[in-house]
Amino acid sequence: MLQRAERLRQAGLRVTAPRLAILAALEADRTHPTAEQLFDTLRRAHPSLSLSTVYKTLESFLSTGLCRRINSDGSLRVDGTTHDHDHAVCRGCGRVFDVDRRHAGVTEPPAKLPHGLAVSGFRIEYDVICASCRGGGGAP
Amino acid sequence: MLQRAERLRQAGLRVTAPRLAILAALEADRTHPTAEQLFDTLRRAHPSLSLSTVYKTLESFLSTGLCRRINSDGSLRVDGTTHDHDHAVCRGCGRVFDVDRRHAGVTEPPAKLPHGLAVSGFRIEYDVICASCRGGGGAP
DNA sequence: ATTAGTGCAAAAACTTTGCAATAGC
DNA sequence: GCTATTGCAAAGTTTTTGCACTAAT
Repeated sequence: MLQRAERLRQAGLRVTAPRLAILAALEADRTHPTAEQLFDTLRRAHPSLSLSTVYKTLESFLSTGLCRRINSDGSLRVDGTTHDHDHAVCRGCGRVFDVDRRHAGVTEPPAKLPHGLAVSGFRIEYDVICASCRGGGGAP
Repeated sequence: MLQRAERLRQAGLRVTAPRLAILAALEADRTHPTAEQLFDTLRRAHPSLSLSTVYKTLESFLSTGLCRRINSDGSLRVDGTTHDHDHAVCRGCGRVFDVDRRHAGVTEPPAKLPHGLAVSGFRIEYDVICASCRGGGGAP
């Protein structure tokens, strides 16, 4: 894995403290946090960080491929892991779990789809009920 | 296909003018509209309809399975077709296209995933570039 | 020196809520 | 008649924007 500063440079972004912090948080936090959750986590160590910067930074990460967007609900949730994997969204509590791609039964998408759609990638979202929601409990 | 009124009754919902109108609009509009787009379409024929009612109605349709939620961006987008199919999201213009499930190469999800996740369904989202975006053009 | 990036505050966009009036059952 | 649903207006949430300041190259 490249150094974080180097990953930012390769993406054409300047290396700044907020970006390094957000990149580190995304690596450490595998719960697919929202912008606000990231902000709350980071503000302790970076009191001057603003939510606006988190949004702007995530936007630049998204557009340069440094992270992926997850759309399990209406909020901006991001996933710092860019390798192929899928997501399972619990219909009970809304939590998002990572699922290894090899559970999918497919590895390659069709290169083309009807209507002249050129495919560059795909992802699968599973509807699940997680163990704690099934076991009588509700949201965590 | 059942009559719309009957579908509402089967879902345990009262049959009202706004609901019939929204259900009809969802059948006719295969562009995966947002709540606001539906509202704009419907207000011509139903001047008294309010956006709030559209939201409330979509919520009731979603929770009774009369439509599905699509999360291609931050807005509430719905899909009136509930049979198994997937979506292709154009990275250029953001439009969402329907993709028949048989293009996927899988038909059944694994019944279980690690961490005790019980799977009830899945869907695939393809990253695509549509014909008009590829042909030099940008957003429509 | 240049210009991208930050942080603040204000605005915009989107969604939900409370409630009185209305309409379905 | 009882109760779900509607429509309005108001509030809540989330995201974007403008701009002066700061810091990376």
